[in-house]
Amino acid sequence: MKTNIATPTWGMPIPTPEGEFVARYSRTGLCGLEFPSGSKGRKRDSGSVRPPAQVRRWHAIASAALRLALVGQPPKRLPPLDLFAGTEFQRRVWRALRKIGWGRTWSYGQVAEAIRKPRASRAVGCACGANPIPVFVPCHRVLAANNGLGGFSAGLKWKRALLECEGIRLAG
DNA sequence: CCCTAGCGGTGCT
DNA sequence: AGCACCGCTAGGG
Repeated sequence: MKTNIATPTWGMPIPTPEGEFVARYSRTGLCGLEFPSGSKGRKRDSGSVRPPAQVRRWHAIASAALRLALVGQPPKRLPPLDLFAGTEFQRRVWRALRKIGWGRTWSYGQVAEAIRKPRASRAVGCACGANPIPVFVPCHRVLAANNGLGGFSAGLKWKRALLECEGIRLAG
């Protein structure tokens, strides 16, 4: 069951060589990361008030971390992650994802085992798809069991790119 | 390669 | 309550 209520968020752009990401912040931390939208994304709130100092600090950390990740280096620091939006199951999956080390991969089934729901691999895939903070919550490190790539909500192109950043080579 | 059955969570009626 | 999705998996042609 979903527990939390909608909280106001700030959306702030992160320009990168790969395009402009958008980070979203709640009052407890980074709560979302959006990939560059093909059509000149303007999802950030351009007209709204200046975010509080703490949000700006988090954003500086997140921006640096993302840019590092995109050039193949593990981020040194992350802002606090607000992963509260989601069901109990999804939160368990997202927490497990954060234990997958840089440059490593698990299968959906292994994630299912890690959260002690060994037969829920398919549901794990759905929870990965609902991950609000891709890259930092590394759902891209989860692959299908038979050397398959699995899916990726932002498109498999991005999944491949992120894996390549980490030096992960895919079978076939 | 293909197909099938079984699976668990989620979001609709 | 029921039902139709799914970023899955194992097993069998």
